[in-house]
Amino acid sequence: MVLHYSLREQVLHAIGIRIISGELQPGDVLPKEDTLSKEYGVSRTVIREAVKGLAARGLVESRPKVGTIIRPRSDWQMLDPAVLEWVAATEADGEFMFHLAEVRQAIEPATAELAARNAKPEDVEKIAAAYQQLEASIHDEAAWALADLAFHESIVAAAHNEFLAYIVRALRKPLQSKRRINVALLTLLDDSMVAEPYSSAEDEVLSRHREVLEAIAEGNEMAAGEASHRLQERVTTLMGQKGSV
Amino acid sequence: MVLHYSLREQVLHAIGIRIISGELQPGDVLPKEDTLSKEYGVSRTVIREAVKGLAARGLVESRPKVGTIIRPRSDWQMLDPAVLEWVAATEADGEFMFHLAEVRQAIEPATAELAARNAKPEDVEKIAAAYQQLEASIHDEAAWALADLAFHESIVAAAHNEFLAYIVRALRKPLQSKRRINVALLTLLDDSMVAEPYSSAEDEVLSRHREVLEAIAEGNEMAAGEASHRLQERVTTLMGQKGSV
DNA sequence: TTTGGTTATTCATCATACAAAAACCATGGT
DNA sequence: ACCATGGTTTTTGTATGATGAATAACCAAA
Repeated sequence: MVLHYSLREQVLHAIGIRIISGELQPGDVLPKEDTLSKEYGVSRTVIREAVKGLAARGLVESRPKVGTIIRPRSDWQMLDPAVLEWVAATEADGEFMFHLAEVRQAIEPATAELAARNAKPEDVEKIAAAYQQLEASIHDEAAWALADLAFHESIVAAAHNEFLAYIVRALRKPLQSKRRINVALLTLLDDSMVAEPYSSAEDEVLSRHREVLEAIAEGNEMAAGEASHRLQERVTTLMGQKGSV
Repeated sequence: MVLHYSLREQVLHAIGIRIISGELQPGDVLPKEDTLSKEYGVSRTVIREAVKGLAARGLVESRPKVGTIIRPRSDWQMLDPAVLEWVAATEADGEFMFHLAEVRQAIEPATAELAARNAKPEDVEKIAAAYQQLEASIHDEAAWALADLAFHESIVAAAHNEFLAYIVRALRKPLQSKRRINVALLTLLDDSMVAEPYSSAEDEVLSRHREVLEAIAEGNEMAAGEASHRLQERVTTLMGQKGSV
């Protein structure tokens, strides 16, 4: 299967990487449109539309006579999917994932708290349904991942705050690619190096999920936040045992 | 002074508003480029670059033959400055500010916690310096606003997490426009309707700031988070007394 | 040295043409 | 009647060349 990107997307990606990798630094000016046009072998139209894509993400700013300038890193739209991808691709160390995990650690408990405050009966029903799915698929890795997603998504929906929802979703994609790695490691190493039996660990994660559900159903904000925090801690610990990041 | 927007920006804004206001709904297709071109009286080039701006923000997706389709709200880049502006402009109720405030309530204490964990000596120095400014400008509204900004910004920097920093900065602009309104109300109504004397209220806010500073300097994460939370509560309460939102 | 106008450069916009992709439709076979 | 197939049409994608507008830099005059 060949994914085909438009010329515009290819150029956008190429220049985006050049900026985020640090090859082009804030304050620097991009080569002028005519030059880029020749450099990438595409029309000036394509260059312009690509640069507009960079501008929309806060990476650059164009002005007549002066050119297109790289904006300071503080102006970049760090949660934009494209920017995240470029940052992920150019960060050599594990800082990227680590920082994202820190944000999630702050956001998820807050989301659970809000869900406890704002959830309507039908919201709680959906969370409960997702939890049932979770219970049912405790030994089916693929089904578990799906149910886990549904569980967290239903909590986000119950919080009734689209900005929190946006942040959670923005974090999800890059973070779950890490999760896949960890699940793979988990499967590979099996129980041998794990302090506690795998199934009991899974059971514990499940009970953490239930605590979150119950706290939200009761409308107990503080308990929901704490339960969510413990759930995250548990998952992180399980992953940490395998030595990944 | 007349701020002049490029044609591209004007069209981008116009269509952006049409989408976010709900006039054009997810799943709908935008009129084709030729039509839009005539509709807005600009060249197809301008239309295309504007649509690319919408696409970069996750509002639409273009495909040959089928046209440009409005994407589901869950795909929108809600923290993008332009999107925030459009949402703010079209939300009739106060939900917008309220939801942003909820996010800040989650993010700021987390940022303070991280600052307590990660701050280097020079970071603490900067926070302390900003606090001194705050103390010095307790009766100068303009100076206070500036020092307050520096104080929070120095904490964000001390957290050493550019994603949290991004979120905090994204929230700042829309939220502080609200703050201006409240400061204005505060000044207008003076002390008459306020439960406690203005100056003592200011003193208390100042001491809340100091608590945050001290906790971070000590590297006490939990205390920093709680102090930051109390600080926010205090400010919110002060504003609430004036009956605004 | 300062001021004010001039020039040159770069992005902004326009108009037109053609290419590519994909939904649509008509046609022919089963 | 239905389905596969291939051409038709529509819409976005890309290319090109010309002109407009903004402004940084330069230069000349006071």
